[in-house]
Amino acid sequence: MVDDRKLAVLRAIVEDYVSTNEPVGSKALADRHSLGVSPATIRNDMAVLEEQGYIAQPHTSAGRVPTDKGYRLFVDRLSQVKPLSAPERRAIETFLAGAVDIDDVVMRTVRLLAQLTRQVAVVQYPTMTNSKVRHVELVPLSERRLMFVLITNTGRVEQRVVELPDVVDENRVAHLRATLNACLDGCGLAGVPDMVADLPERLPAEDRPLAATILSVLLESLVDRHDEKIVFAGAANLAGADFTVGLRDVLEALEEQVVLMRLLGETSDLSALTVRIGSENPYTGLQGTSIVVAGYGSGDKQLARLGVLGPTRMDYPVTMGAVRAVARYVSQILAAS
Amino acid sequence: MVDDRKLAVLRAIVEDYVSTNEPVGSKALADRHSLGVSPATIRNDMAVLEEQGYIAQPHTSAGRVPTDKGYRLFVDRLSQVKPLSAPERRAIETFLAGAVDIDDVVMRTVRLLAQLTRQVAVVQYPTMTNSKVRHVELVPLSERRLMFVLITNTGRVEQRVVELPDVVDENRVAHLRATLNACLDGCGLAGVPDMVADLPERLPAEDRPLAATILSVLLESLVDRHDEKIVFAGAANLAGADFTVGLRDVLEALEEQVVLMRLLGETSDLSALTVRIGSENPYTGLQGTSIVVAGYGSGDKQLARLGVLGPTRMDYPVTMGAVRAVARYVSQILAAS
DNA sequence: ACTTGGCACTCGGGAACACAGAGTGCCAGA
DNA sequence: TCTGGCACTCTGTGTTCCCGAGTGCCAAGT
Repeated sequence: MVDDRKLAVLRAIVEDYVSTNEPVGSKALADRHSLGVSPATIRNDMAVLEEQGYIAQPHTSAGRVPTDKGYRLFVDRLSQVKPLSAPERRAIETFLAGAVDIDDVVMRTVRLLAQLTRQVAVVQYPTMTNSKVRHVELVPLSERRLMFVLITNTGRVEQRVVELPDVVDENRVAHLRATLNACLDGCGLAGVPDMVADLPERLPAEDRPLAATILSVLLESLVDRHDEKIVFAGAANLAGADFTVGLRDVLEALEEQVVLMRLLGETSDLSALTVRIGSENPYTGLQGTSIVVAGYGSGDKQLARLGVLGPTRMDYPVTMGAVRAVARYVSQILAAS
Repeated sequence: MVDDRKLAVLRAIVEDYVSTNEPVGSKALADRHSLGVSPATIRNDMAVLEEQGYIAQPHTSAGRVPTDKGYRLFVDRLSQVKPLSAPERRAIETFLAGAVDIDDVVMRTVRLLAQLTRQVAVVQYPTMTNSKVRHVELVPLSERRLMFVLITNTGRVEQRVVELPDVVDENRVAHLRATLNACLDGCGLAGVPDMVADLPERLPAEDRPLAATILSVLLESLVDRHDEKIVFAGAANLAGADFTVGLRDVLEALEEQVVLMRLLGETSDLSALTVRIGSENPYTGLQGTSIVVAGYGSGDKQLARLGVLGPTRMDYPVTMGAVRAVARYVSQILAAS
């Protein structure tokens, strides 16, 4: 029952509503788009579309507004991801290329994405679970304290201060460091617990308490950060767009790691763009907002996700294009480093 | 010309306005506070206070509202910092004590402060300039790349990936690492450039290119981070308070490191609380907001600053109490680690 | 079987208006 | 110097009214 013209009408409604932020009526539609039919015909189509739940009117005798279902159809079947312009691509490339470390990469990425889309950008730190141990370092800080540093091949650094049970001398530490590195080098983080399980037994008895202490910290640091850090930027862009739902809720959600986590995390397909629209969203405070998410990572392994969050009334083709492009460039940068 | 009763009136106006967010009139004042005089008398006093610029009326025949100058007088002479309650103190202590590393300390601090004051909290990372080198680590990543890690006594870790001019073997790296550590251990960061200036000359000729490369990265990492990182939390709290100035400007300022830097940085006295009210503020986007800043750091050395930002119409005694308390506890935590 | 023009109907939003209430300034008296 | 009284001046709110955009339906045309 959805013939081509009705779809064209829906597309026109979405496009007009996105650009004007006002309910769009049949006459305006006939004027702005060359649909080749009269307003009356459009009215009939709109009545059908409304009955099917793709559009709605805020009140009787006002124009129509797309529903979440309408946006969904638009995204799935009526729109094409819009590639970025050449200057934009160049700007992204040079901006990201200047990053000095992983923190810098993430920070630049999130800012870039926020500025590009004029919305709120969200970036998840590369997951450690998929990465490998590059080096373990033990740095004595004082007699009874040392710093434990774990460096991964994604450039991530985990650090912990460890309180030691006894005074230990430098040599033992050096020995343990060598043993740890020999044991773990190149090992995937997921495999670390297995690799170190029998380590204390392979050491001389006097080293075991030290080893046990450090290992417990090591293991703890692995699970601790299993819930990954997420940063956002561009909150100022929310101030312009007026939300149906309070913007306080949105800001709260943004500062709640757990919510963000679920937002980014619950996407089945990592290699493609995921769009979640309004009420499709798991979190009640984020009705009225949509998110566009893409996975990124070096090679074909997806390390983490990034995306933007904005009002359901957003320009999906452009936003999706920006997210996809940024995800690709970040992947490149990470692969190169 | 400011006798005691007029000051009492001003204090009452500030307190009432802060709690009700509505211009306060003479009658309401006489009712709510036992000033022992009639509304008419209060009116006279208010006329004087207005003439002197401490209060203003939004429009003719409305109640009075404190001006920035009025808040200033209130903060300087009419209010006392309000200590936190015992439960609050305990909550702070246990919450901060759970931090595992410096990132965690900062994150917990900023969230705590935001929740405590129900406003936007801002925390500057501990300055490296005042801290000392604890350890330098060079970790080979591949044949022509190594990771350079600098650990300070404040628990801060700086990392950079260094591209090497030639293939270098492990031994040279180890030697250079030892030399660097011998040279820099315990050295204040400010003194690092001097200490390493003649280092290449003291090395065998074949090590010099390597050393030069690494040193340039080392020096760069020092100046790079001289503008310190600042984080904030509690943006959602802005949504409640309605600003005279657009909240978009405030959000923008919060995401602009440079602005935050100046906001926290331009305080003369580090050991006491600094309050900057409304127009005293350097940044035009932040008219209508006040900030309360305190320095923190281990021992008597101030490492950095933290504070909260909110509408000029804030509860200064409580806010100041919270900021001061948190600054102290963070200092303790840092001193202990 | 669609499409189209016409037409009556509906509702939201803005303008005009009146009004109550809170607050002020001033003055005369204690 | 303080106080009560009084006239005045605002803002905010509620009411009413009207315009216009937009709709739904119907009958006529292709």
